[in-house]
Amino acid sequence: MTCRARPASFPYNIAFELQGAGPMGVLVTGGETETTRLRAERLRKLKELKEAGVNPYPYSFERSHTAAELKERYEELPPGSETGDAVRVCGRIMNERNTWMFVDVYDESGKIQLFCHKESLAADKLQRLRLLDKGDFIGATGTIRRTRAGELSVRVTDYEVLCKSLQPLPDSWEGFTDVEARYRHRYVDLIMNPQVRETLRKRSALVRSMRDFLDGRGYLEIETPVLQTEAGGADARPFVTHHNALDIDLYMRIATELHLKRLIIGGFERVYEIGRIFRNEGISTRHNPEFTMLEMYQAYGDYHQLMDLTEEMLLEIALKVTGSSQVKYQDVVLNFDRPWRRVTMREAIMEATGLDVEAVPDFEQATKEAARLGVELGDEDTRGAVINTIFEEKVEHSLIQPTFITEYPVEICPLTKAHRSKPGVVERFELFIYGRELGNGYSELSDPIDQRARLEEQARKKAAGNQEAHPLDLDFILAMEYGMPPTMGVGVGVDRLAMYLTDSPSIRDVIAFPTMKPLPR
RNA sequence: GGGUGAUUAGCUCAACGGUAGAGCAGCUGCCUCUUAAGCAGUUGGUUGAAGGUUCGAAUCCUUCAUCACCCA
Repeated sequence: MTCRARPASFPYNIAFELQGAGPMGVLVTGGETETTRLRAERLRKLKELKEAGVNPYPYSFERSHTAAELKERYEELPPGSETGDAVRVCGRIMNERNTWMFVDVYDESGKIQLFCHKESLAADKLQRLRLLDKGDFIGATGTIRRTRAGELSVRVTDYEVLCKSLQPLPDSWEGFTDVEARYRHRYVDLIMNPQVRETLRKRSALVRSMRDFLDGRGYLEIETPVLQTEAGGADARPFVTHHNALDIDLYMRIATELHLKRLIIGGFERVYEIGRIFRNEGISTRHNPEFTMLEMYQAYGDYHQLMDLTEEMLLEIALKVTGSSQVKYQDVVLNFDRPWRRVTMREAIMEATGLDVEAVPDFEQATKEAARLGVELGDEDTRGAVINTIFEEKVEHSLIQPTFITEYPVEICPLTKAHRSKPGVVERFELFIYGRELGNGYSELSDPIDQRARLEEQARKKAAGNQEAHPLDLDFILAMEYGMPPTMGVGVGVDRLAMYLTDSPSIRDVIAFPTMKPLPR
C-alpha cells in the first residue's frame, strides 16, 4: 500500500506516522517528502549496522573523561604531539570532516575531536564509519594527541555506536532559528543552541541559590496543594479540572498564599514554597499559563523588614547566578546593589502626573482624573482600583531599576493589613524591575473579622461576574479565627527573575517546555 | 480579544502575475588530507490548509491554522 492510496479510515499508528514529516519534523501521515528520504537513508544504515552484527542501541559505555576534563588536563600539550595516554570518550556526533577522518563529538561539557585514521583503526571499522550520521551517539577508545592545527583529539583505535539517530539535524552553520520550531521541538533547540542549555543551567542555579538563602535562615520548604476546591490568594482566573472518584470540579492553584498562612497559624514561623502556579490567562512574552513563584512567610515581621529581606535575597541570587550586582538586561544595566528605591504609590503618581491621589475623595472623582490623564478604564469599580490603574498606566513602565512601590489602596488588597497610621492604604509593596512587576509583599491581614468582611466583598464581586475576584474560602477564615501572629509574606516571580538574570527577552526562553497551542492533526 | 507581519527542500534563505531556485545537509565517486563542511557529480517541492480571481498564482482576493511583535 502506498501512502497516497491510503484510505481515510486507515488506522493510525506511530510507526506509520513517523514515515513522513512536515516542516521541522512535524509528524504527518503519508506523502513522499524529503524527510522520508533522509530518514530512509538512516534506516538503511541502521539495517546495515545490524547486519554487520552491531547493536546500534547498546546498554552502557564506560567513559574515562569528559571533553572538558581532557581539555583541562592536556592544556599544555603542544601541537603536533602524540601521547600514549589511553582514554574513552563518548557523545553526540555533530560534525564530520574529510570523510569521517575528523569527527566532532559533543558531550555535555563540550567538544572533543576524534581522529579516525587507517594507521590506527581497523579497515572494517573505518569503512563502517560511513554508516554513521550527524546526531548519532558514539563511544570511542584511543590515545590523546594534539593535531598540527592545534586541535586536541583522540586517535581512535576502536569505537562503538551508542545510538543511531533517525532524524536529520538542522544545518549547523545556518543554525536553527525558527522560533516556533525551537519551542515545539525544544530537544532539537537544546542540541543545536548551546545558549539554551546555558539559560536553563542559570535558572537552575537561581532556584538553588534561592533555596540556599532561605534554608540558611531557617525557613522550612513545605509543599501545599495544587488541586483546590477554591482557588484563592490572587486576582486571577483558575484552570478547572475534575476529580472522577469524588465527582467534583477542582481548581488548580493560582497562589500558595492561603495554605502557607495556614502553616503559620499551625505554628511554623518561617515557611516557603517554590511552586508551580497556574493562571488561565493570555500568553505573552511575559506570561506563561504555568509559571513558578516563590512565596515566603515569616511570623512576627512586617513589610518594612520584608523589603530588607527581599533586597538581600535578590542581591545574593544575582551575585551567585551572574557573578555581579550589575546585570545587563536588554538595553539597560540593572543595579541590584542595596538599598533600592522605596516610594509610595501616591508619591510615584504625583511625580509622574502631578496628581495627588490623597486629594481624590471618591470613585467619581477618580474616574474624572483618569479621563483627564488619558487613562482608559476597564471594569474598575472602586476609587482604589482606578488609582491603581492610573499607576499602572502612568508609572509602572518607568520603574527600570529595582524599586519598591508602597502603600496600596485598601480596596485592591483583600489580604493585607491596613496601614498603621495612614487611612485608605495598606502595608503592601510591589517590586518593579524593568517596568514590570517582579514581587509583591505585605504585612498579612490577621484580623479574622476584617478578613471575612473583605473576602465577602470579593465574593460579591465574583457573584456579580468578576472572574478574577477572590472566592470566599471559609476554612481559611476559620483558620484565622484560631489566631495568626503578625506575619510578613512575599511572592517573587521566578521566571521573570530568570529572564533578568539570563538576559532573556521572553519568558519562554527560561521555561524548558513553554505552553504551545497544538497543531491540527 | 484587536492590529501588523511571517509561513517556499531536512536547515537557512531567494524568486513578488509568466519554466519554483541557491547554500548547506543527503546520495554517488574520488581523496587519507582538517576545522566556514576536502574535491567532483547528483537527488530532493501539493510554496502552511481550503476556496476564489486569471489564459496562467509561491506571488492578487477570501476564509482557516500556527507563530512573532504591538495594543487591550
